[in-house]
Amino acid sequence: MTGGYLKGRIRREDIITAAAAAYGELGYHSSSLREIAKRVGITHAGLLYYFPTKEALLAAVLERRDAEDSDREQLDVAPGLDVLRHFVALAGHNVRHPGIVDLYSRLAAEAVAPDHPAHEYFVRHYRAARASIHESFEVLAARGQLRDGVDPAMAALTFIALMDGLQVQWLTVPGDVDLVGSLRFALQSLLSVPL
Amino acid sequence: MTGGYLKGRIRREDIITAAAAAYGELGYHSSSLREIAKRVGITHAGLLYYFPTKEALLAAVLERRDAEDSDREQLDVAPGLDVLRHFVALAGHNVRHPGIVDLYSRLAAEAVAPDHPAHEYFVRHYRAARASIHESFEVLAARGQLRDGVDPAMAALTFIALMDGLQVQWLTVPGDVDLVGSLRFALQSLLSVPL
DNA sequence: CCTACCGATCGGTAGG
DNA sequence: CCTACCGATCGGTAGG
Repeated sequence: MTGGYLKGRIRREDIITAAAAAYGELGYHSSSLREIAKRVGITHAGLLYYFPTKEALLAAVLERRDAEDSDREQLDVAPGLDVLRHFVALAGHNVRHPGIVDLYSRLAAEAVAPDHPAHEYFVRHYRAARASIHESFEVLAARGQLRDGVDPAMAALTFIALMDGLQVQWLTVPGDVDLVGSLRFALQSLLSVPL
Repeated sequence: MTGGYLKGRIRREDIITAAAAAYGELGYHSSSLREIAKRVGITHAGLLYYFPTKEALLAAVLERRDAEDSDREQLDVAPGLDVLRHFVALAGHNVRHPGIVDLYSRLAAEAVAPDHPAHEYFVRHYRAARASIHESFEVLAARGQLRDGVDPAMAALTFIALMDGLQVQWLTVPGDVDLVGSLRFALQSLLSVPL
């Protein structure tokens, strides 16, 4: 008798997928429950049977993104050059999955507002990303693989900012931006060894 | 009898100012005409007497920003190190005027959507900014002021992306980001001479 | 510039 | 899960 539960779980996943796509295309505020429900083939009242409020659905989308990220980092790389290569590879993955970039960029921009329901999520996200990359740059510095005068903390901060900025520019003028090449270039200019 | 015209022009300016602030805080789509009108002390129907549609008001906001930028570049700097210093100074200015950063970041993110009314504006904006900075990096390269292996085109693209990304991160976690210091750091890592 | 209005859309609820 | 509904809000118009 778990059939009902299974079907419900699948439906929930479908709704989260549709919501993530809508948030990427339209932003969170402009994605109505009716629009998301239509993509799944139900009514907006039906959607509210699975997620009690609009914010609860957003929370579910962010939770799934975190879970996916955790999965990917399970095969976790030791701090150092490999982490940087990992991020370049991630950029390559993103180029083939623009929906992920859309979702992240649109939400990040909306969420600068302190009262946006995803604000705290992004505050945590930035801190975690910065800490992780900072650690790698510290390791590189200790090994003498960083160019002279490169401060690990600054390098981490600017590296993340660069990724985010490149993504927005790439979404706006796709033909003008080589996401992977630019990232590799910027990274290389911080290192004293080939990436 | 130009009094009437003058009052109208001042009113128009006030509306544009209020709209720019609202766009920065709420984004374009979430800034209702009623909200903007209230900040000016009129009704939304009164606002529509000055600007016939919501999009016309957005266009006016963008036009004024361009005009202000042109003014600032009137005292125009020759391509080279001075242009880079100019951008660092601009970042310093922005830190003291977060409203400008808000407006720009929020609109840029919304406008990745091709059907956003500010989309074409940002396409042009990115191209122009890139061309201008590219030129400076070319000049620096010719003078041997660029580090070995630094490609002027890539440097221009990543420099703009970095500024944009830093701004979003600064808006989200202001205490964690040194806008000016980070920019100076990133710039210095591209140069073979002190900035 | 305002009052008064329009049709459309929104998130959420009742009740099944 | 749906139908039917609610109050609120939206951009825009009529008519002055």
